[in-house]
Amino acid sequence: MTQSEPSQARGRDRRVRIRADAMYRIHEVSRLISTYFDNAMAAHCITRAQWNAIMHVNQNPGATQTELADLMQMGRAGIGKMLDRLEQKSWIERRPDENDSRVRRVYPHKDADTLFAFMPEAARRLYDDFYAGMGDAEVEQLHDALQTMRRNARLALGKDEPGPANGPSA
Amino acid sequence: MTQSEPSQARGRDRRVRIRADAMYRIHEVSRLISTYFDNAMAAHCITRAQWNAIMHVNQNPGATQTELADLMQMGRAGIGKMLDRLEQKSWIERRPDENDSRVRRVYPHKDADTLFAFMPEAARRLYDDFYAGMGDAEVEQLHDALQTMRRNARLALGKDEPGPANGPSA
DNA sequence: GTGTTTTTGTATGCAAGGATACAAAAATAG
DNA sequence: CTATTTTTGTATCCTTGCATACAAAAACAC
Repeated sequence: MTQSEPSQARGRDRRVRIRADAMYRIHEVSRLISTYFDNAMAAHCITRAQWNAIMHVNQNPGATQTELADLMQMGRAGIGKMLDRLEQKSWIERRPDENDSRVRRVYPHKDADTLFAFMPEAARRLYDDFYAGMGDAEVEQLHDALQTMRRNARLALGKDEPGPANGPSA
Repeated sequence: MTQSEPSQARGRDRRVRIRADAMYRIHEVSRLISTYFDNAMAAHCITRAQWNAIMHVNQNPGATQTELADLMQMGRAGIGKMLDRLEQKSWIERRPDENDSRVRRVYPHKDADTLFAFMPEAARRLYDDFYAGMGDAEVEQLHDALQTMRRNARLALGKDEPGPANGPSA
């Protein structure tokens, strides 16, 4: 039986290896995207993280910082500092809530219009580079897998099942 | 024409949205994995990034820091600081090269054996949480998509086509 | 041989974001 | 109406990692 089990064992090893490897690659590819994006956009002084945040603000105008933190799955402190940077660049503005003086509601600033004039197309070009060689079906499978993992993470971290997790779409 | 194309237009929008959304989710899920991993391993004082680095050292004993940086797709400075932390915790050790006095070759420290006693299984449990609801085929598709994107990134960033990108397998 | 270029690792500064602790304000208990 | 609890945003510190600039050493001129 020296011959009967090794292929199963190899199959088991392979499964473990692929699962661990995919997990690591998410981290690696995420960094590579940021590096590439930040370099390409250096002339416009905008980073991937900042663009993501602006997109979320733009799609949820008037949201509170806590709501944005939940949408982007990050902590309030991190959001606060990010919004500080965006506010300083006049890409967003924070207005106090009328009824609740703790709350600062976040809106896109009109100076960000120049961003929206070129960023969507520029970002799409960068994205296309990363999806080179992948068909629509493969990208959609990737998308679905990541949505599943996001949902698993929210459950594991003890957050209730949220809505359909609307993310930025440009 | 206002009526003849809408389903195509919707299809185009959907395609753009999914591509952008998947790109964002990589970033988001990567953070969620780190957060979850770091919390779960807080008692053992090891982070996801540190575990990844140790795995690479363990699978490439005697590698130079530059070689490790290339394997992990990161800069030499970042690797250097990470190795500083791992060295301080006695998980790796750096030995000078005999022929090239610039080079410091990196080896796993035997004190890391305790890590290897429990980490692979613990990490695998965490990974399983994130893959909940996904079959082997889906994980493998995810893995392949990420490999493609890694390759695309290397090409776009001007690095030559490397070997089969052996990553950590536990 | 000496002079230039490349390579290796480090020091410094920054952005991103998690953990924690906090003050102010709101909600809730009693 | 007061006392406790919860919520919102901020301040502080830490890890991760990129960019840049650097010194030392090697490799390659010639």
